[in-house]
Amino acid sequence: MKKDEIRAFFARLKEINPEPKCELVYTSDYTLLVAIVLSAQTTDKNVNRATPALFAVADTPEKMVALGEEKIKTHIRSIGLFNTKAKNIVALSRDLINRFGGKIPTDFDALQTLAGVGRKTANVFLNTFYGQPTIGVDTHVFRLCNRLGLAKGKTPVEVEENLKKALKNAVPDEDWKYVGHWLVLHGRYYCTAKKPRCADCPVAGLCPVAGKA
DNA sequence: AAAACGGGGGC
DNA sequence: GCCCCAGTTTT
Repeated sequence: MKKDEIRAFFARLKEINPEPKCELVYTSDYTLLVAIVLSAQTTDKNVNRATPALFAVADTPEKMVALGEEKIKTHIRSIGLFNTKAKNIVALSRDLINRFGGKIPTDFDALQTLAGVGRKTANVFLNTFYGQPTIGVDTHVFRLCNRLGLAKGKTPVEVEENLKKALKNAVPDEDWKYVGHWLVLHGRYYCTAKKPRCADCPVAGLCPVAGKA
């Protein structure tokens, strides 16, 4: 896509949804990070069903470690991948206490040293909590960008980097904190993996594969 | 590069 | 019943 097409694309998404918010329930940087870790390979709705009760009991690293892996499992069992996630949350919380004074690091690389936090999670956290100019590339964003020709790449990392280049100077700075959500929501509701809803898609006119994906 | 983790929702 | 879900870690 050309720069003016990219501008038109995001302008249209903005028209539909001016200020999309992170749909995960959180009350602090810590609960946001935990919620994102829990959201791997599941949906926001699934995560939100479990986290309010969990965070009511443990909304800090100290309380989470005190709660313990087994109790955490009883809260998050319905989310899926719960054994791994319970273990990761405890390890992550312990690590925050031991290595970061109980505070969440704001450094991209430091974040990724925490259990259960990979590139995508670190990007989404920094973009959502601090509005930093970065995009977490998940399966929705990856599929959408490749189909649309917005930023092609064989791997999510390639798409992420091509996307940042494509968006530079094409999207106003104040919209950076929304573009990730715009892309994810559009991928989820219109540019779905199977049977994309091209007939209803607000930006089908800009898409090279509209109607034939 | 591929496998493992995993319950819930969509079709 | 089968496939996918705001992925990360281990093999």
